[in-house]
Amino acid sequence: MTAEAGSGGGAERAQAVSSAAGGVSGAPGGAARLPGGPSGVNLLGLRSHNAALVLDLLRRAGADGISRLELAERTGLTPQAVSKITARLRERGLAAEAGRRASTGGKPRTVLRLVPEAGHSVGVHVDRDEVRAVLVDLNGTVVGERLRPLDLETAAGAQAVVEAVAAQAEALVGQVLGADSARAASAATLVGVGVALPGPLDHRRGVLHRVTGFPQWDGFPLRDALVRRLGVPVVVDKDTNAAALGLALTAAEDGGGSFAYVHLGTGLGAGLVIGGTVHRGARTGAGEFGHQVIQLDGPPCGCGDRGCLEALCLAAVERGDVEEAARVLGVGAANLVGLLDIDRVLLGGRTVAGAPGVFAAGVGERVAARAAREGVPGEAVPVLAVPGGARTVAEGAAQLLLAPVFGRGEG
Amino acid sequence: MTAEAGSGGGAERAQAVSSAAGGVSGAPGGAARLPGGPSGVNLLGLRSHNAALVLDLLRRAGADGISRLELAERTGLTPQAVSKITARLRERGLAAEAGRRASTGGKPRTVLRLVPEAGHSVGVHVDRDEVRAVLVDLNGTVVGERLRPLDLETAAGAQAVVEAVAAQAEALVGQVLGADSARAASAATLVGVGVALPGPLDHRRGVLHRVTGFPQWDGFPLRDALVRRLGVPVVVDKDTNAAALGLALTAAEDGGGSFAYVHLGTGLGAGLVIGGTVHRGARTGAGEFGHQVIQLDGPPCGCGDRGCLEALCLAAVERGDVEEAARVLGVGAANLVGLLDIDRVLLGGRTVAGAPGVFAAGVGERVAARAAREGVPGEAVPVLAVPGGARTVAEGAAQLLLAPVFGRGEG
DNA sequence: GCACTTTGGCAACAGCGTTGCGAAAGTGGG
DNA sequence: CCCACTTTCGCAACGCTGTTGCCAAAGTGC
Repeated sequence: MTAEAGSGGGAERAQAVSSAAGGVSGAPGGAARLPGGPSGVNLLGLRSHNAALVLDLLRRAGADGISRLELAERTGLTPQAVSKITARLRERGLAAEAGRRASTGGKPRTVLRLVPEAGHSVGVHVDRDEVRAVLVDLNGTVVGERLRPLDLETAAGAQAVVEAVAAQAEALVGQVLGADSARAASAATLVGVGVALPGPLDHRRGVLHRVTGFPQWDGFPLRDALVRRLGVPVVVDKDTNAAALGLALTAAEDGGGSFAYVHLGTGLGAGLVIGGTVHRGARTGAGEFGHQVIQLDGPPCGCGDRGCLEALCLAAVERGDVEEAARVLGVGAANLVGLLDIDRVLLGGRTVAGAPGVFAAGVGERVAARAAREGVPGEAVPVLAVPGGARTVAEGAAQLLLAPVFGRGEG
Repeated sequence: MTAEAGSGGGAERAQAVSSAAGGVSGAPGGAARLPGGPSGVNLLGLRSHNAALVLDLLRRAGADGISRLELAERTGLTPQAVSKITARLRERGLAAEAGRRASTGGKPRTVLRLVPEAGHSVGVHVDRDEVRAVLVDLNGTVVGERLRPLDLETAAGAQAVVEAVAAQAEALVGQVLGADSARAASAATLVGVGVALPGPLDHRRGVLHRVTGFPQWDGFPLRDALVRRLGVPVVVDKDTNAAALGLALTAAEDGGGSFAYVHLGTGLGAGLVIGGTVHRGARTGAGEFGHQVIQLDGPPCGCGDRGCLEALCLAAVERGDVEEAARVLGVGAANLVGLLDIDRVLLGGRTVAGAPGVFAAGVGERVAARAAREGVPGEAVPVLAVPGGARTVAEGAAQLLLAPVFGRGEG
């Protein structure tokens, strides 16, 4: 499928991927981004921006492809500029011509499409009882998968988990890309490895915080450990953020969409997508949806507060009262919609998957009621339960590396 | 964006202001921005972006000024690029040299500063009982003010209010800038007029929604009416958003800051600033903080729901129990901080101004408690009561027009 | 007074998207 | 069939961006 390390074309293509948007984990192309303020843009940055924009449109067009003139309309650039940009992308193997459209009286438009095999990314989902790794191409299509059990509670410390994640990633890269190490695959088309796991963490520095019940994880520099071990770029994020990113990059979403992904499983959390990128906040701790207090002086929660959404919701689920759980969740979702004025609410997680209709209806009712009270009733925010296969988080984790290629990084 | 066909330096300067960031209410410089996706950038857009960035740094430097090399460090651009950019800004009258710093062994740095008089903006605050208009310069300094009573309840319809606002704006421009009409002032240095008023509205289209108790306002196209009447760019926004924007542009805030401005007066609302720009959401309705439900099946609220933050908070104020009001507000603020992971919480409004210490302490306690539960205790989010003079909203309304000049528009 | 450091502009340059124009590749009427 | 017309799209020239190389200006310190 793809050239091994050492063969010229492959290496060039991999370079093309990682530099298309100015690199994955460093400073964006051209001018350095300093903390404390937005950065200036020079010609390299401008080229990266436009190239990433075109790549994103190509990705969203999917198998249908998209013509140069359509790209020009969507970007606001001139057709000639699009021709130059797409020529560069084709030269790097990221785009290719794929047939032509029907003529409308003149020369028919040539259809361009993304070359999915030009880049790959590994996504690893570290859950409480298993580690799932997927290898996806630039389209986000899963081309390889591995699953192994791992009990976080009995795992012998952080280093053992690092080793498990690294081994999974390397085995996956080896069996699918035919490279004998991640480092070698990196010379080919591997962009990097994304890791998603539950609980609070510092996405920017790649350091874990205190996962409930696992004090030994607090402060562990997971990203740096994996970078040393694997030799490829690594990004770490919360599972809810990864899932939200994965949903944000599906073809159904347009570039500027905003939504909340609410995950109800063993816990309750949310990933916020605003303007097409994941909102992580000042300390990358945003999305703590489970401990929103919605009942003053309510029942105590494990976190030490009272009346948390998570406590109320999980208690209702425990009692078997799914309707009440949905109603409670709906109050929280309505609060969120009112505060942020997002486009839609997506529900996921094991508990939701058990009764998707009930949750979608119950939450939707509360959200619609709020919309009717204070806005135009016709414009109610839709509430949908996402199919939520078991791979959702792992696929989103892989997108952590691909998103910057398409200009969706670090919104 | 109507610079009249006039001659002279004034007209040139006004043009310089409004084009520095690609215009106020139209497409940004260079390439058209289409709905449904981010836009491509060309050289005009690149120049606008960098010029706006430098202007923003000049503005934030205030009276101290800032040297070219410091601008280069902060933007990531080369010193030579900064020299070119500042030369253009000086040519347009927007920047000027202002002394030099002490030498550090070589040629001393030349200090640059913003020329405040190069641009002006009118901000109008339409409150329930009065209309306050201020004229500010590029620094945001108030250089003129007018106040007149206006009872919204007895005002003879929307058109009468339009006339009142327009008359206030024109009188203010006349008495301070010496122009006999806003149209003429537009040919000089007037960037436009910003209007802030309570209640839900569509910021993007400039149309009012149903203000509680004023059905005749629903659907009224206030912005277009004012544009026709005044002949200058007009922006309409909620009072809380205007106040938040004003706070976001004070020198204390750096460019990428994020905070929530919580306003407690006759009602309860919030303005969200994320990444230095006001977050307005998909339908520009974000910030509906007052009707966050924090008590399931709580006391009924005027909006039709139960247990709203506003109902609980105002009831406590009514009872004279300020401590309880602060506690309730703190629950809502803590929810907000957890969800969005913002840098700080700012409290304002008449009720807060009555007991700033109590509110800051009460809210701060709840926010700190949450931070201690789930994060690093030392990094608690600060909660501050802003001085909150009566002009806060009007000044912020004026910034609605100035923000785009400094690259803070339509985040 | 001289060596040195630092600032900042002039000139040449590479590279961006844009404009002008022509070749390529279709459709549709005679 | 041929020809006029439309539409797509690339080559070449262009204007403008930020960058690089270089040097004058303006200080400090021995």
